[in-house]
Formats: sequence, structure tokens, C-alpha cells
Amino acid sequence: MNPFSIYTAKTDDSKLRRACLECDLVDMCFPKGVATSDRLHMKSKVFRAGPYYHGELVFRKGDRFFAIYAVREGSVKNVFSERNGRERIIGFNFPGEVFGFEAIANGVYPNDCVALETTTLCALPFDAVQEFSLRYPHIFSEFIRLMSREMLSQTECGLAAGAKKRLAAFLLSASMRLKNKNTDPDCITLSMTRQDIAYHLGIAPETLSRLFADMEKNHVLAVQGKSVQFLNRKRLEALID
Amino acid sequence: MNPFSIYTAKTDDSKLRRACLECDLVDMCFPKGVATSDRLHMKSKVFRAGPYYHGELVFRKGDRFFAIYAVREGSVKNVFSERNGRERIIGFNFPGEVFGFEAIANGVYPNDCVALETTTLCALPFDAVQEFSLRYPHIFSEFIRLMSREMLSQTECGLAAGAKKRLAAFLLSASMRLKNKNTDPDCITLSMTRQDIAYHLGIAPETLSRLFADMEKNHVLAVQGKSVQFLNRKRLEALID
DNA sequence: CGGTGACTTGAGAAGCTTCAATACGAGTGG
DNA sequence: CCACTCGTATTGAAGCTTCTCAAGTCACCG
Repeated sequence: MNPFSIYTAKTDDSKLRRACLECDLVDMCFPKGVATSDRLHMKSKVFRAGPYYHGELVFRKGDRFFAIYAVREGSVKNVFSERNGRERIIGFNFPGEVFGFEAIANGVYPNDCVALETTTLCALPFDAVQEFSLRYPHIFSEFIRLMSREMLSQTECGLAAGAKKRLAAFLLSASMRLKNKNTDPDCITLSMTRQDIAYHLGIAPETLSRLFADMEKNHVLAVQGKSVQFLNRKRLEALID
Repeated sequence: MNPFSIYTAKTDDSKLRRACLECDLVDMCFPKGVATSDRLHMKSKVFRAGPYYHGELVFRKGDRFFAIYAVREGSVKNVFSERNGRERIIGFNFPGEVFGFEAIANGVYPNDCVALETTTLCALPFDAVQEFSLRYPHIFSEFIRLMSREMLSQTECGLAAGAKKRLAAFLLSASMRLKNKNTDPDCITLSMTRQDIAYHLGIAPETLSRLFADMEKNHVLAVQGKSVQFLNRKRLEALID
């Protein structure tokens, strides 16, 4: 009936617990001030979705809205496919991040969501949020705050002038958002294609390529396929303002 | 103590009633399925703010979050002032539109809000929303839906490639959003400066000027200072895709 | 080994920005 | 009513950024 297998076991798995604590949904899955029985009830409403493999659709534009998603492992892109064939990439989502809020307005997802690699998600049915919000102020607050944070980061990431600035901002943002994997934050592995990044930044893929080449020549980055190393973070940061 | 005079009288004023019915907050100020007594209570929480005059600040970056605002009359701009002196204009708001959601996340307004002309607002204290949401599912739903709609329109208005496309999209959006004033939708009066528009679109003011001149030469627009007339809406729409 | 898709590189054209000069419009004071 | 002024808007010319089209390279996979 539905494509989700219930999230049941593994709550004792320490790795998973840690993952949950770094998730934006943690305050909703493990709410303070909620009776233990209800807490379990709330958590039991959270489904695990996936795994989705590279290129697989999580949802499609027009699909009926049903749940907010959080990335557990992997990454996704949210895409508006336009008439002229080109696609506008609204954003990427990495582990711990939540997406799907735009679907609430009209009850349908307004864009496609595609897995960039092998990806598992948590699906939080909106029903459950509504139900619990009426009983627990904390849930209401957390949900609103989550949406607000999303809006804030969207406006903050607004179009900086200049392709180089935008790329620098993107790389630093990606580094910050991927830092939970306790690896070197100056060495990131991008799961998306150059074209995805370019369209996300609103530039041509060729321009992106040239920018990478340029930054490599200037010893700011070391680029090797999908892995990018920051050789000089200061200069990268200086590019933004 | 606070800068708002309570919104009390004039509920019988037909012009005002009409204004409220065209406001995004209408479902919260006049909620269905809420007892009449509570309805009055909810409405009594809504303050009228202003009037603010041209250039006056509604709130400043860092001000403590307290209420969501709706434009009653006039218009405002939301501005991020950046280090390098330049300002990024996140958006404009016209009568009936709601703004301020980004402030929920951290409890402070993340940007300045400036009146573009003589402007009055409705201020909806977030306390009241929280209080009522716990008692009435409808309020909860409406608030979330409002936020979601905001997020959706933000992502939809995302950066179209090309300055001309962006301007066309901006003008058509402005026309749609100002159409409540029962005037010709093909003839709008912009309350903001050229610089405001340019920075909002992420282009130089000079480029904007040239675009206007160009579109006038091509008989798409007739521009006279702040008033813009669409001479050929079809062609304007065709520019977008 | 050949094929396919992703990425890079090059060259010319188009778009946009910058700086500088000019024009306009509303408000002020003579 | 005119001249002055200040802020805003327009116009011009030069230069830089970015795009497009086209060709070439690379890596991965059958």
C-alpha cells in the first residue's frame, strides 16, 4: 500500500542514535515534555523510506503531499523541471536535513525529488504532526521553528553577485552541512554532478568548470572529480563578501 | 510601551471588511469552526501598526521577534544590509501579504523592514497564534499553510536566467499582487525606486534602466517614472520561458 | 576495445557592469 | 516665477564576465 517499511528496530544502535541526535527532526522524534507513551507513539509514526538508488525519484511533482522527509543517509536534489528542458535545482539535502514543506500549501509536492546516491530517509507524516501539535505545544513550536529556519536559510543563501562568490558560498555551505561525518571539513565529496551544481548556482556547467580550474590554479582548491579539498579556506571565505 | 494602537473600531467599515477578505490572514482573523467568543478574542489580539511613512523602519535586524505582519495599506521592502555597503532586497510586500516568518527561527528579525510609502500594517502576535493553535486545529493548519505558501512562492520565484526574464517575471508578479485595487491590471504604480528593483533582481540599476528603455522601444511597456503600463502582456509573458 | 556519459577547454558572441556624464523632478528659497 | 539643489534616473562607451557552440579529453563499463 505504501512504500515505507516501518521504522521499528535499531533504536539501540549507537550509530543510529547519534545520527538522530544530529537530525533536525530530533526535537520532534524525541520531544521533551511529552509523556513516554506518547513519545513512543510519535516515534512509531515515523517511517523509514528507501533505500533509493542514484537517480531514483523520492517523489514527483504533483504527487499528493503526505509527509515531511529527513535525510538519514545519502543525499537528494529538489528539482523544478521547466518547459524549455532545462532544470532549476532548488536545493540539495544532506543527512539530518528536512525538506518537503512547500508541499503543504497545495497538498502536492511542487517539484521532483531525486536521490543523488544510495539514500535512506525518514518520513514524518503530516497527520502525526497535526495530531500531536494539538496536544503538545512543544511539537507545534518545533515544527514552526523548523519551517522558519528553512525560510531563513533560503533567504540568506540568496543570490550573491558573481559566479565565483556563489560557488565559494556553496562550497563552504556544503562543507558545514557535511561536517557531521567526522572527517576533515576541508575535504568534501560532492554527490552531485557538475551540471547539478551549475544549475543550482544559476550558471553554465562550462563556467563552473572554468571556476574550478581557476581556483585550482590559484591554490585555493584541489579538485579531483567529485572530491574537493580546501587548500586555503580563508581565501575562500574572503571571496564571499 | 508598544508602538501599536489596538485595532478596535471600523470593523463595520465596508472598505475595511473588503480589505480583510483579500488578506492572507483572513482565515486566522475570521476562522471557521471557532466559537464566536473566541473569534472576537483572536481578532482582538491583532494590532494595527503604523502608519509608517516613506523610509521609516518597521523593524530592524536584530529586533526581538514578536509578531507576524500583514500589509493593510501601502508597501514595504525587506532588506539585508551587507558589509560592503550594498543591500540585498529579499522582497516587497503589498496589501494583503504576510511577512516576518523568518524571525521565528532565532527569535529575532533577521533583516530590516522599511516602508516604501505611507503604510499601515496588522501585527499578529505569535503568542496568540500559539495559544489558539492548541485549541483550534484550523488555526494551526492555516498558519502552517501560510508559511508553506510563502516558501513555495519563494522557490518558484527563483532565479530565472537573464535579466530581462527576471524583470518580466517581477512586473507580472507585481501586477498580479496589486490587482486588488480595482484598477487596470495592465497599469501598475511601483512604490519602490529603480535601485530597489535592481537590487531585488540582482542586477545593476543601469541595466534595469536600459531594460525599461528597450521594452519601451519594443512597445511592450510604457514607462513614466514609477508608473508602468503593459502594452503587450502576451509578449511580456513570453519572455519568461 | 569501443562506447557512453560526464567533464574540460577554446574561441567568439552576447550580456552585464562599471565609471562618468547628463537629464529629470520635486522641494526650497530668493 | 525662476534658479538652485539634491536625489533619482537615464545614457554612453569601454571592459569584463558569462554564455554558447563546438571540439576534445577523461573515466567508467560493458
